[in-house]
This record gives sequence, structure tokens and C-alpha cells, in this order.
Amino acid sequence: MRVSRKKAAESRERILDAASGLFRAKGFGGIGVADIMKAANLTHGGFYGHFESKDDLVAEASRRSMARAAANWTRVVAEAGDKPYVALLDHYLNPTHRDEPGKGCAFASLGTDAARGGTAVRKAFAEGLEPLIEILTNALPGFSKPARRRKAVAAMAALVGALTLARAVDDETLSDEILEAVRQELRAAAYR
Amino acid sequence: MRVSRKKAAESRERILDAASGLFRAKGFGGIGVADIMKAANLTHGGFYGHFESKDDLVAEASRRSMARAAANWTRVVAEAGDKPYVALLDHYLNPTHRDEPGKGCAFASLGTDAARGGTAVRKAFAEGLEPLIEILTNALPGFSKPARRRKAVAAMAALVGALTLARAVDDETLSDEILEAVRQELRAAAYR
DNA sequence: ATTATCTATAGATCTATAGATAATGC
DNA sequence: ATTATCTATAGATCTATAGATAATGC
Repeated sequence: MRVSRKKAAESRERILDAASGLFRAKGFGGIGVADIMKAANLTHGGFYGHFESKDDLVAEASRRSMARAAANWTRVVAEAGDKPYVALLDHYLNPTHRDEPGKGCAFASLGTDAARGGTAVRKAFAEGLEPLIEILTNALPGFSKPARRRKAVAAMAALVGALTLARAVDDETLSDEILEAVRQELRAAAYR
Repeated sequence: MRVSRKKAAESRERILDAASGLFRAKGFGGIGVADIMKAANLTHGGFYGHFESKDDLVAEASRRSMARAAANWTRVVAEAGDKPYVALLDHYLNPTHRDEPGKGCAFASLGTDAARGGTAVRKAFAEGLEPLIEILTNALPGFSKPARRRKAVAAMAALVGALTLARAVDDETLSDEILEAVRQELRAAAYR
């Protein structure tokens, strides 16, 4: 059942989209090639015509997840008016984002998985992180450029840590407290 | 080759210690029961005499990792003199901690794994987090108690996020920058 | 003729269990 | 007699590959 080159390119896109979501939802090791292919409406064996290995897909899908995040953040900033930094904090630190890891930030859903990954994955994560830091740096009010960069890096860490902890605990009160505390502290640090 | 009850209790401790380190180094899914038992100088089959299931071990070993962390933090505070909060930041945010996940904070090495885990694991993480927040709250200078609690929760998120990101990126300059930025910002927020 | 996809399977790995063994503890 | 540990294995799952199939693209 061969398909046209155009359709084959679309198959590759479907695989990447499926992998991007499923990896974030279940971890790199929590989902197999066969299930990803099924989610892309293809069979297992066809996978290796599109990607060299699962590791290859892991890096590519991560790149895609992070590129989407950067695009979303840029849109949030564009629609934010005069307080883009606060808009980004609200965009990130809310219960919906916490409760839908498969649609959310790859650093918060796959950060510790990536740390144990190979060079290719960790390179993808480094390259995916920079644009987000850049967007935060530009969204921050006042201060010198180096100070804003420092605040942006620290804010990024706080955002990722907040979502990670909020998801790791089986206690909704504590989970909500974490999101709210980080939101307030980051806001205070920026508009101090 | 049966051993005495006392030796059997020691076997259980060895399994927990091995699992505590190996899980943090390789993730809950990255290491098997057989390898953990080998690290504890036992054979695979004996495992199920000590624990109900791997999930059971995952929760128990996590509890152990976090209890150890709380004990370490308490010691750091006791030895710190007049700036316990700064001592905790320095204890956490340094390259040695980053480069030895198997000996370090479970939230930073297993946070995203725990988020995907069952109720027992996530309960262990919630109960393990509270003492650390408590220690940070008490170590923070000045402010009202609720303000210190809020700062402590936000600091905890920033610490975990910093280590997670610093480990996920394949770029030592960026990795060092993350640790340093979070250190400076947390210090500034406390002694502002 | 080429190639995107499918079917089938090899080979590795992992959790859990069954039954045997040998030392403890009554 | 009880039980901590060991050996062996069932059963499930996962990555990767080989070979077949059928539609594309020259």
C-alpha cells in the first residue's frame, strides 16, 4: 500500500506530532514505537523508513515540542499588551497546563528523561531552551540586559520546577500552592 | 542459603539503598529489579520476599531518598552559622550535585517520572516535599511566616527546575549559567 | 524500477511466580 | 517446621530487521 511522496511526508509529520504528544504524556520510555505508529495510523514496521532509530525520533520530536512552545510564547507576548511577562507567567503556571502534560512544556514533562538521554536529545534541549529564555528576557521590564537575562534564566527554572513539583505531588492543595507561590514571587521579582 | 532474620532485615536495607541510588541515576524505568538485586548482592527471585512489587519498591525507595535529603538539609542548616538559607542554596546549586544525580535530590532526578507514577509514589513525593519546604521556611530571614512559606515554596521550585534544566542541556556554559542565575536571584529575593 | 508501507519475527529485556534448597528458630 | 534465598522459567513487551506487496514516478 505505497503512497505518494507528498503523503509520505505527511506520514512523517503525523509520526512527529503523535510522538511529540505521547512522549510528553508518557515519557521517552513509557511509549513504544508501535503505539506511536498506531497513533499516526501506520504500522510498526514502516517506522524505520522515516527515522533511523527511536532515539532519533526522541530528539526530533523534542525539537518539535520546543519549537511549538516558542511559537506559543511569541503569540502570548504579541497578544499581551503592556505586561507580556505577566502574561507568560499566567500562560505557564495554571492548572490546565499542569493537568495536560501531553500538550504542555517539554522541559516540565521530559526534563529528567532528557538528562538521562544521549547527546542528540540533550543538544535538542539546549537549543530549544535558548529561544524561551530569549523571549522571557525581552518580556521582562526594566533593568539592564544582563540583569534581565539572569532573571529570565532564573524564571525559566522556577517555571519548570513549579510544574514538575505540582505534577509530582498527590495533594491538590499543595499543588495549587506551588503554582501560586511561584507566580507571585516571579511577579514580585520583576516589578520590584 | 537462608540467612538469619537480622541478616534478612539488612538485605532489605541494602535493596532500598541500592534502589534509592539507582532509581535517581537511571529513572524508575531505567533500572530493573534484577540489577537492583545484583547491586544488593542478592539474586533476582528473592526480591518478592521483601517487596510486593516493583511499584512498592519505587515508593519506598523514594521515601528513603527524600528522608535522607531532609536529614542532609538539617545538617547543613546546623553547620551554617548565621546564613542558613544561603548555605542551603550553595549546598544544592553546585556542579557536583548536578553531575551526581544518583547521590542527589530525588525531585530533580525523578520529578517527571513521579508525575507519571501511581498514587503511592506521588503520595511519597508529596510527603517528602513538605519537610524540605519547612526547612527552607525556617532558614529564610525576616518577613512574616506566610511570606517566608511562599518564598520557600517558590525557592524549592526554582532549585528543582535549575538542576533539572542544568542536567537536560548538553552545553556546560548554559548549564553553569542556570545554576548561577538561580543562586543569585534566590539570594536577592531573600535579602532584598 | 523504485519505494512507502505492511506482515512477521528474531533477539533482548523485564516483571512476576513456582519450586527447590539449606539454614534458622522453635 | 519455617523461611530467606536461589534457580529456572512463563508471559509480556519492546526495538529493529527481513522480505513481501502494491502503488508511485520515471
